[in-house]
Amino acid sequence: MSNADVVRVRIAPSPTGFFHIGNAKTALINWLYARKTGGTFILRLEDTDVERSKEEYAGVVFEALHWLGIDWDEGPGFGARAERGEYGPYRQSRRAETYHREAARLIEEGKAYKCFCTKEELEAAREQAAREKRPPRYSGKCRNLTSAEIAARGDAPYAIRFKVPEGVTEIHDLVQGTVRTENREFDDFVIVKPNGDAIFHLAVVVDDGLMKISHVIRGDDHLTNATRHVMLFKALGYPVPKFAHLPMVLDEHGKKYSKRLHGANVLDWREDGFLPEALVNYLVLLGWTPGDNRELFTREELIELFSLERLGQSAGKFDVKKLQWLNGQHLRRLSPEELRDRVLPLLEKAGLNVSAKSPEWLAHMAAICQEKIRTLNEIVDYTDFFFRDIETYEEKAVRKQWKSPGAGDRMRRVRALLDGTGAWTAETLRGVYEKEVAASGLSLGELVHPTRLALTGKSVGPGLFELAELLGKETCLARIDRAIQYIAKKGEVPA
RNA sequence: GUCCCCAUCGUCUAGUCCGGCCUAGGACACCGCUCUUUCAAGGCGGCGACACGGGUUCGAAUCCCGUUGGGGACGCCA
Repeated sequence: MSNADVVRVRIAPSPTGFFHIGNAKTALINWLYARKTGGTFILRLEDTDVERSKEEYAGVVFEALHWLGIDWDEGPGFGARAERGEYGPYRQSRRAETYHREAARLIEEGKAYKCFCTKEELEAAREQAAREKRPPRYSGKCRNLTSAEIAARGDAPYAIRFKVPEGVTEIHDLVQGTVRTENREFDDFVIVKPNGDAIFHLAVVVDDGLMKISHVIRGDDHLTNATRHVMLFKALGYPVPKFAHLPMVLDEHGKKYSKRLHGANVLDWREDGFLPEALVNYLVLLGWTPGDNRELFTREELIELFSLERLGQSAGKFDVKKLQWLNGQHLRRLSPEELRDRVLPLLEKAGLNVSAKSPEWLAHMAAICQEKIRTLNEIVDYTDFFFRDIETYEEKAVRKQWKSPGAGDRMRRVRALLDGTGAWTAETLRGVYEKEVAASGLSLGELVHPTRLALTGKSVGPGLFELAELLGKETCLARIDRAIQYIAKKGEVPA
């Protein structure tokens, strides 16, 4: 593989204490491409805006990426050593010198210039333009200052502006196709603030250039910026990387996915009991297909099948329903042990004492819920009765199962059946119930539902026989007794 | 306001590059039916789209132009 073929891709989030769902998609596509091609995936923190970047926020980025199962080869976040890779530092806040050096070089080469215009002047000009319905562009006032004029300013503060060259700039976007723009559509934009901080445009280009990024894969909100960036790449003498601008993730109404919306933060989905592999699967599907009709993928399959060519070019609305379905599918593919391990923290968080149960028992419990739940969080409602006594019975179910004449007798019959059951397994219990159905003329449901209510206090849950087996004979009988008392106390409606 | 990008069922999409195989396929959702101890899952079926208008062509979802709609950029934010 020649040097030109080496794939080096990156994501460059700004640590704001928040990892946006759109960032996650971008990260995923970059990562997939790197893993597919044997390339390098780089994490770089765009923390130049000191106001919004706090050190602990970097941890949020790491956490989100870890949760998604996206690992990076170069960048910060490698424990005590902090950074890994030969192109660091990987935080823009530590690259100020590099930006200054490159900006100075541009000035020397006549490709950038000092601008002494004040914030107020620029503000006024912008308002003026808005009033006259003109595009708000910098006038170029300081573009041709002579060295004498510059010297005359003394140590007045100045910004550095890029001198946009004449001509046309083309970008050959791998997703959007060729985009051709007249350079005159751009004004001379600022690349360094008067306080010395590099502006985003300079920083990304210098970083991407020096870090030898081969493909810039990012959201298509940067498509217009890409033209600016190409001009900068050329001015700085760096090879121009390939570009791929991905369509954005919109909310369910087709609007920009606002940070305020639940779900905008990747970790919201963890909170809601979704599996990272399901979210990953969903996010990839939002803008990519393998071409056949498959849509359920493991991480490995995704890497295997992924290609930049099959990326779509239109924005996609986020559809929670589909995510839920995918989540259910992935949930069912876990082993009982995996499911148990993922669900245990949730049970503990819900205040259930799981420590008394063996790992095997808990895996068994997970297994009988596996076909029933869609999200991890649902496990709590499906299993809480295993860990604590029943305090209340679901009201609606009580009306339906226990208010009819003969309900008490029926529960006494159930008690006798259970008491007489020898081998306490789901299978024998099922046999006992089926036999009773045949003998009594009742339907299975007429026996099962009241029993479920007595054992769990609810009308929904895992299969009755499976749950009864796990609950144990003793507990089951005690709960039936309690139900019989409950029914008696409330009084049956006489026939 | 200027420039840029996008446009197939409610949603995600296949098909578009290389026009005919498309009376437009799949999935989610929804609605029936079925299975069934609930829930869920499963099986079967149904509803449902080429944004609009012009061209080019024997023939257009596919190519061209325009309109409309959506998104983005135009910051001494990233």
